[in-house]
Amino acid sequence: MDHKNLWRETFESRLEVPFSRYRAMRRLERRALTQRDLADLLHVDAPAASVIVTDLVDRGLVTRRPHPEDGRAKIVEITDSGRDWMEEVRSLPVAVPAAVDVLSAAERRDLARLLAKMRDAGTA
Amino acid sequence: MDHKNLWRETFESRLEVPFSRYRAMRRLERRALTQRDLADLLHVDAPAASVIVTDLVDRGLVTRRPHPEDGRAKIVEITDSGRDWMEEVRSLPVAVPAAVDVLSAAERRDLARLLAKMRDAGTA
DNA sequence: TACAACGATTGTATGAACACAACTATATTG
DNA sequence: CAATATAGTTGTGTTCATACAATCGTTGTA
Repeated sequence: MDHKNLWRETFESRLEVPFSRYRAMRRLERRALTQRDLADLLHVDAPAASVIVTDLVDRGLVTRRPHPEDGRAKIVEITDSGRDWMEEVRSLPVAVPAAVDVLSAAERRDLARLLAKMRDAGTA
Repeated sequence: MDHKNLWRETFESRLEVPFSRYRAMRRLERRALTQRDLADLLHVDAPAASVIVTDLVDRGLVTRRPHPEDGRAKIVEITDSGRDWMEEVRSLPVAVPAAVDVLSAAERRDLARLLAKMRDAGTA
């Protein structure tokens, strides 16, 4: 956010991939989606989703194929490379925000637990 | 996040002020700074800081005056309007991320406490 | 079957956040 | 004092995230 948060910053500078692509990948690793559904989940319009998907296809992270029942729609699905890439992204060491220093070890554990719980439940 | 995170989004759409301006204001409400110091704190270069400060001056949120001892430097200080604006910004209702729903009431309280502790200690 | 709605694509435009270069004016220092 | 470093300004350019318009082909419907 810009600014950009630490994670996003780590991300773009280290992976050379715009953050919007990662947002899309997070959705796609859960399940294959039409571009329309992807657009809705990302809260962007269809053109934006189209651009993102084209980019991800070019990077080999997803495939785009016709929808078997609806000739207008395309199905976007993550590839093995895409899953590997997500692994890699997740393994990036991220700087811990300095603010965490004010917490005790126990508090830090609590915080980690709460955040993990939200993350794991997350549709987000 | 960006997307933009919820806070930032609320921010730019509701306040009509770029997020970078708010980042600068957060520093300036603590103490008056030279533009050089502001630039360093924000991790941007001098030109960027100059543009931000000019904008904040135009909005009446800060003043820029010559440094009494260093003829090159300018001191940027928050105005009363600036403080009022920060109040207003802070009073904006921000949508709670859906992920919080998975926490119990007690966990939510814990989370709030930990976050508040970090915020209040924060240089950030 | 005509026509409206919908999915996707391409093109255009805007705003934000930067970085860098070039320049002015002032400080500092050998 | 001359050379160099520093603070700030202005201008230019880039990248990313968006939105909107126009268009094409497919679907669903009156």
